[in-house]
Amino acid sequence: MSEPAQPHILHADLDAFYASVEQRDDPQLRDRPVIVGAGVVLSASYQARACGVYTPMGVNKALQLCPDAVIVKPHFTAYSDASKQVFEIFEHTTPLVEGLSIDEAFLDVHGMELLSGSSTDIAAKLKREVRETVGLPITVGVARTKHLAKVASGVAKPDGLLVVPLGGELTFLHPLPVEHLWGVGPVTARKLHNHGIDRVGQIAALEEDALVAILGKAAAHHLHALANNRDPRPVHVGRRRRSIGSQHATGLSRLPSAPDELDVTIVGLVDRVTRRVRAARRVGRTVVLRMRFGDYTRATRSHTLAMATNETQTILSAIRALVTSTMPLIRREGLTMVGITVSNLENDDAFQLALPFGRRPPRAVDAIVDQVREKFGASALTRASQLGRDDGMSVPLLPEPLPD
DNA sequence: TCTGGGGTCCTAGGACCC
DNA sequence: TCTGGGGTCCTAGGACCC
Repeated sequence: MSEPAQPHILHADLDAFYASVEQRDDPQLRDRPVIVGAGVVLSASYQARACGVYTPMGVNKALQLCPDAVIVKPHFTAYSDASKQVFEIFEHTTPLVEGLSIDEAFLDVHGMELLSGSSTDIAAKLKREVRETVGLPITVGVARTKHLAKVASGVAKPDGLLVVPLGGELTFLHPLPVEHLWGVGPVTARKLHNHGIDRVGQIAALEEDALVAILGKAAAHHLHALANNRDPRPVHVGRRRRSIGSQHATGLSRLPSAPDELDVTIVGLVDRVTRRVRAARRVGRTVVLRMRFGDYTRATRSHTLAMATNETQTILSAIRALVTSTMPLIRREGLTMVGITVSNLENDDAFQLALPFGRRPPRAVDAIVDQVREKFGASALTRASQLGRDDGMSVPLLPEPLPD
């Protein structure tokens, strides 16, 4: 592959996504400070950010800073619909799209000059299409590497387009505060500041070993490469999720720690998560119980099963065992959040049986079962029995595995 | 700055196996 | 019975992202 003559990676990022959708859907909210919140700020319009509001600030605090702000409850289906529309525009711009979240993606437009013009033209057209078709502002950064494209969009926000020309990359990158690097959060930034390092250029000028002493091996290696604009990661189409989870937080108040009351919450979470795992046609092997306590400390407990599953009962049993063994800690500290995650996800390659159970005489079901066993073997039936129906509860097709 | 809900990746120790 | 090295898996915690 030849070296591109122009930067070819786009990072496209919708501006203040949730708040922008609300402003689009309610003309009265336009040009006003808008806060999408449910206890905490999920998204703040740029008018609200001007008062110093950001996520995940408490809504009360945000109202103190910004008394004129309008608080809106989130409308997740509207956000999901808007996201789908925007991603359709992405896919129609180039087949090489890597989604990062509901509101941002990388696009690789390498080799599209003849068809679509320069990457700057493509980015401008993309912005226009998103604005005209979906009615939302979007910022696009264009650069030779994913990391730099992401940094560029961050600098250009809101409603911006910033192209980092080939050869001008370090001139753009090095004066920026270290916080602009993708992967530098509050903890890493503080460590760097403690050593007098405030700008990206200072990281780049450092020997990697000196950085290792401050940040540890992996983080140092990673950030040293990024600061020198070394980022070979390609735009990766079709990345799959590695975990699916759900959690429930109560703010300042405590969740009930009586086992059967807590169990109601647990059952609800397991039901929600296993439905999503089944809908994604995945199975997971590791279940994780996540907790946050009254003093904001956290803990996790996990268990890895012998076989990947998406069956509600199996995952519920594993989670209940984790809860039981953690009960002393839970009682002592008081829970303010509980969550569960299914990870180690694999494809669910068991085939699906569409059996309209209730309408068929048992003998007809038996006949189908016999056919399946003949064709695919008894183990296929065992797996099929673990698949859930859409209503969420598993169907015991057979009470137990058939003998071989 | 007092923290929602969804994720990713890395580290480090211990168990276990060869 | 003692000893060593290498590799993988599991668990728990932590930093970071939107």
